[in-house]
Amino acid sequence: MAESTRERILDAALRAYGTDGFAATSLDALAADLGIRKQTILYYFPSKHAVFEAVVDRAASDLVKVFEEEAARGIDGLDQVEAIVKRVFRLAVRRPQLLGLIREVTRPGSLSIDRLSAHTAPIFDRARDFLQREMDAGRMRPSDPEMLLLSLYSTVVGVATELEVQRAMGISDSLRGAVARRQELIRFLRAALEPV
Amino acid sequence: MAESTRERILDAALRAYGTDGFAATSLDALAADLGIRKQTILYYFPSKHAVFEAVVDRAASDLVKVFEEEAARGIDGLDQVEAIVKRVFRLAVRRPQLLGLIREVTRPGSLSIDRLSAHTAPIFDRARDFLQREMDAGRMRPSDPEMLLLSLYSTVVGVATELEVQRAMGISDSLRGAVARRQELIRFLRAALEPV
DNA sequence: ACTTCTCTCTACCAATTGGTAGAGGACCGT
DNA sequence: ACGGTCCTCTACCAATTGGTAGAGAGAAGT
Repeated sequence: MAESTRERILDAALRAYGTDGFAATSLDALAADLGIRKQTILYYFPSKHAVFEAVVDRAASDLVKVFEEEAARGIDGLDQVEAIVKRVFRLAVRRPQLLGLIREVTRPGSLSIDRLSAHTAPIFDRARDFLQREMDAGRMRPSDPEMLLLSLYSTVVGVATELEVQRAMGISDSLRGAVARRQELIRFLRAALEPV
Repeated sequence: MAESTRERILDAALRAYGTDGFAATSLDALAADLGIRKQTILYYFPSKHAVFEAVVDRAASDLVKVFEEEAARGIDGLDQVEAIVKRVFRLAVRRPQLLGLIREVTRPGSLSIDRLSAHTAPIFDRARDFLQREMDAGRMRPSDPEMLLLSLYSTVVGVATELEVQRAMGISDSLRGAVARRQELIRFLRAALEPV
């Protein structure tokens, strides 16, 4: 069976919101992209903002699922970090708008930030505990795990999503470029995290 | 003398565009914030987008000036990196919307990215050369300077601007929090960059 | 007194915005 | 054949959007 209308709307909305942003994407534009009328969108969702929230919910579960799967494998130390970074990167290459949406939600003026946090809080907690454990075990350079987590988050999301900055720096944005970026990022993170 | 109307418009526009974004800020809202009519704004700037470009230009020069000043002092190695990070952080604390605007311009769907690059390209080049020089001199872990620059950029801008993510992680966003964040960031970067 | 220039305003506009009301078709079980 | 539910549509709306035209106030120069 073909994809349901509701799913198609969410797909198109993720693309649009993750690229141009929420405010810059009208319901009419979204509908035109799908070849339907905006009233059809408003049949499935009570308002424009409700579409956004549904997109955020779905994107958040997708991300959380990736983390859960990777954490379930129970790898140790920097290999665990590397495995997660690789998966986030794969996600970012396949669906760049997904992390773009996260950036949209986490902007200062945004609503729905609480909606996202509700999903991600558990994995943040788990990540913090993981870092603390690894430090205690001497497999990672000791530091404040919360701050370290923030640095890791910023670095990974930035390198994965800042395509325009890369263009401005003259870095290739081909698939091969993405692999090179990932490799360099992992080396960077390993150097930052390795115990002395 | 009081600040000119034109400057006041640019100030308010930076605040609004850097927080809520370009699309989400109407000329009417901007004018209301200033206690004037939007036609006054359109007297100084031919269009809404022209306001944005002027804001980008000013923000870019401010940023470039910071780098020029810091680079002119000719410090070596990681101390130079630390000095620049500190200054960027000071800027981010005093005028958070400035880096917020950069994030807005560098989003995938954005126009005006070329306008920003035109300003920043020289300092990117200089930064790349600096990293290369330091690596050659053995004062920095060798790696691809372009990729390293991207990692550095992502980490610094992320840690400085992702206030909502920090809130979601439960990190304090007080001034003291900013200092702690900066310290941890610098330790993180030093660890990542130090030669083996 | 005169014009000229600078600035901010009122008045207005066509287009687009998110959203409502409700018609009508397709498919369902009865 | 019939009522009901699901879905997509046309028609419409008030509010807001970016932008135009031009009036009028004030200061400055002549």
